[in-house]
Amino acid sequence: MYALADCNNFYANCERIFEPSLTRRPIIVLSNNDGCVVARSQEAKLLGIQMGQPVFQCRDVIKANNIVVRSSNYALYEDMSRRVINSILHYVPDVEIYSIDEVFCDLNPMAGRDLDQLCRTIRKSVLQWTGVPISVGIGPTKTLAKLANRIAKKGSFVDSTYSFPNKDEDRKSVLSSCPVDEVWGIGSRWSKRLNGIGIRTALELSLARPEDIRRHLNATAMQTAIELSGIACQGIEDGGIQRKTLVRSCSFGKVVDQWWDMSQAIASHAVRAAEKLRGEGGAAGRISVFIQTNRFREDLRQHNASASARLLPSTSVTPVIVEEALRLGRQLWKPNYAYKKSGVMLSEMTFGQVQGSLFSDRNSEQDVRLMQVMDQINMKMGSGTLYPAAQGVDRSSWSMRRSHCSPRYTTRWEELPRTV
DNA sequence: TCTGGGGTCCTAGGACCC
DNA sequence: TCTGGGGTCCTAGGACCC
Repeated sequence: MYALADCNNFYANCERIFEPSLTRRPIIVLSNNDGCVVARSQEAKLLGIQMGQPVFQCRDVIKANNIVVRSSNYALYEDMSRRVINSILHYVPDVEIYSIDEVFCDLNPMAGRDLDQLCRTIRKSVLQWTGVPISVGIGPTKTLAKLANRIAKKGSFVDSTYSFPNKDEDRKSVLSSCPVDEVWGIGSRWSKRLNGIGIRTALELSLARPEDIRRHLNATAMQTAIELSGIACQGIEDGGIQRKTLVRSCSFGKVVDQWWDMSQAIASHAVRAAEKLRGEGGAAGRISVFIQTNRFREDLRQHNASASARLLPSTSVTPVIVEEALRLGRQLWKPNYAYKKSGVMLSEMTFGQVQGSLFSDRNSEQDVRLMQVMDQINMKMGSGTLYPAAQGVDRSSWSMRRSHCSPRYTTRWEELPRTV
């Protein structure tokens, strides 16, 4: 048995915890650059604000309903996420952190216990210890736990916890009332294709011949269909899984048409990516850089390009990665285009021991020590205290807009919440 | 005027090998 | 008229997720 614990309207509720006056008010949280709506409180959902909607399209609704608008504050959300996970770990040791607001729990070691009761206790404790409300779905496979979670969120169940039924007729009735596009792993394209072959509900998908699903879609969809029928194909993936790619990218607050600005942005992405990778103990064997113009401006000339290069030896050393990123970026850059976005991707990772190189002219021991000092200073004094000059000092001409950001209540001393 | 960022997996097709 | 069989590796693109 598996449980999926999912935070309700996570970003919106994080904003509320430290600002109780926002309780019951409609809240939306915006993407980087304050561009799109990426999270909504229940009240905002009821007002018809859509996920992913560009914010300029709902200006009128926001104004008319006095909706609270926040820029995304990942320093806060990530720290709250960590607290929620730690609270769950208090009860269940085997978990898989699926996203910033979702955790799968392996309940198999708890066989024989009242799982419903256990999950309700977890829910209460998380709320009490962190202030974050969660919903819990329980099922014999991860796909069914996910579906149960969806039902828990919709209905009014005790402590927002719902267990997928055992009895065959109940099971069938739940599955038949679930449209196939609400199944985890079936998106809009695939649900259209499934509709085309007469499959409209989760029940119909669970009864289909697996080979047919594989033929019409692919092996992943086949697995989803099998999981719907109650046979588990995927277990809990513990923390041993190591990432394969790492991307840092951002669209610009203003149009960028000078290499000087673009180079600072690329260097900044490279710095952030390298820092993140070092934090995970990894090294990258390949780096890619991409630059893009604004795809929505059909009236402007478009230029989207990317380039990549091997890193030999694999590395997470900031100066090496910045230098290579700038070299690639310079190759891509063309004057007289209005650029909107750039990014750096690291891939072909190794973790632990890194293969050295006979031909490198860098002193790797010195590099490691330099990075340690830099990371320690930035950890202690705040990130960005020490940074390469290539990032630039005045970044106002390209950095993102964040006009409505709440304080980093839990990770900065000077931004602690105050009581009167 | 304004339109996010960060991931995973699978498949088909091309290039190459003997 | 007729043009093999079997394999690996890489990449781009498409689908999905939050």
